[in-house]
Amino acid sequence: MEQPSRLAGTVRPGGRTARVRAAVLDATQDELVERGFHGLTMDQVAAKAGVGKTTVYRRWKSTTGLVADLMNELANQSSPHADTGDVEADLRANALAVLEALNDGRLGATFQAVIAAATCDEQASQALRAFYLRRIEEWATVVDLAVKRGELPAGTDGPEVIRAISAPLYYRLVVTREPVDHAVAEASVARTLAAARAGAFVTSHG
Amino acid sequence: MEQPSRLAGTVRPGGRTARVRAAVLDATQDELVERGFHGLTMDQVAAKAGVGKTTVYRRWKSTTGLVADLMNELANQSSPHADTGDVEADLRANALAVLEALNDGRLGATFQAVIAAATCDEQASQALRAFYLRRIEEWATVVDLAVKRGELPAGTDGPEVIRAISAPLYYRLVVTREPVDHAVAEASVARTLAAARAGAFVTSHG
DNA sequence: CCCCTAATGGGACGAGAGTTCCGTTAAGAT
DNA sequence: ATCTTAACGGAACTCTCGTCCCATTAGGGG
Repeated sequence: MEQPSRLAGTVRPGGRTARVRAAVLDATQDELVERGFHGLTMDQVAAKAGVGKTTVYRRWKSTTGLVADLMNELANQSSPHADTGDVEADLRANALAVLEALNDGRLGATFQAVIAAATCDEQASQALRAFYLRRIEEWATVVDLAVKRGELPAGTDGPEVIRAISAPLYYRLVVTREPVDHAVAEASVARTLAAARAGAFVTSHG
Repeated sequence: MEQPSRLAGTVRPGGRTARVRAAVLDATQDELVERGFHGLTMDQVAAKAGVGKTTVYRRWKSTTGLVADLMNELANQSSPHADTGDVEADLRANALAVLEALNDGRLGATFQAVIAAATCDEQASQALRAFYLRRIEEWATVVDLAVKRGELPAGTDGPEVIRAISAPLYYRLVVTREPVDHAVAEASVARTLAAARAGAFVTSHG
């Protein structure tokens, strides 16, 4: 009579349920690579995953639910920050990691799909924000260490520096739709570092 | 027997055809504000525009065609660059113009829709690229003038400076989904300018 | 002013997405 | 090992989207 208070798939997270989830999310990524978010359908995902489409609708509700869950899955795979003892090398490592992710067929397609889904779905939007805030926080550490070593001015805003590294890459990928290559990544590192050394990332207020 | 070599609506661009196009693009923007690109349907657009749905399908083919045409329409509305005689003021004017556009209900929704459409449609992708390359080129002039006045190092890459101003705003809007406010715009100007003055935007090769 | 035809619009049609019902399977507790 | 029931899967159904056909309307040249 009463609806279960928890979502389907959370009470018995054992073997079959986990296998189904893995198969569905995997099929979702395949479909995103082939057709993009706009061409993603619950039917096709179910077929490719070898799963009943009833199950997909029951557990994920909609295509935006699929990509949001996919993003949450990726968020759990941590990417630890570099620590070479040199800010420039650390920031370059970050830029190259982002570059590689964006140019990877599967990951790049997934990011673009979630970005597209987030423009009109709150669940996907939250998944996206959570993913990046976590990554930014993790990598901001390299800036704090650089400040401690005296490489950057005291009060330099770590998360903002990390955002500044990524921003030009994503801007080209998703807004101006220009190629995102090694040179773009290097330039971003050089410019961000120049600004940081000049104190442009120091939080002004007390 | 033979298909007309031009698209429908291009042979008689007179009164009715123009009225239909205006009504359809207007309805498209309304729908984008309300439902986002993912919720955009040809049917709804036709209904809201007070136009037969056959007409919408014939002239625009698909929802991505609608947003691509909308973007091309916006591209024709030029936004001339500022010229205050001071780079910082000029770049700030640019940042504030972008900020205002992104936070405007209709324009902001339209940009996000075209960005979403471009992730899986070549036509929308090209419309987006054309729009921004034109704007970037237009505003790059303020950097060239600044170089002539001696405010920035010779060889500073104008288009890259303009991209650097916008990138953090779009990055927050569309990737990390954080608020885009006045402070973000100001910070972007300050950081870009610091890097530019340090020569980080000088094209290195001969 | 009249004619030609580009362009529009209504309605019927087929395909595919999304929903519901109910029988079947297997996780996990005893 | 057995039992309970969470979770899955097949199949029928509905509804909306996208396409097609043909009658009607209105540019724009003569």
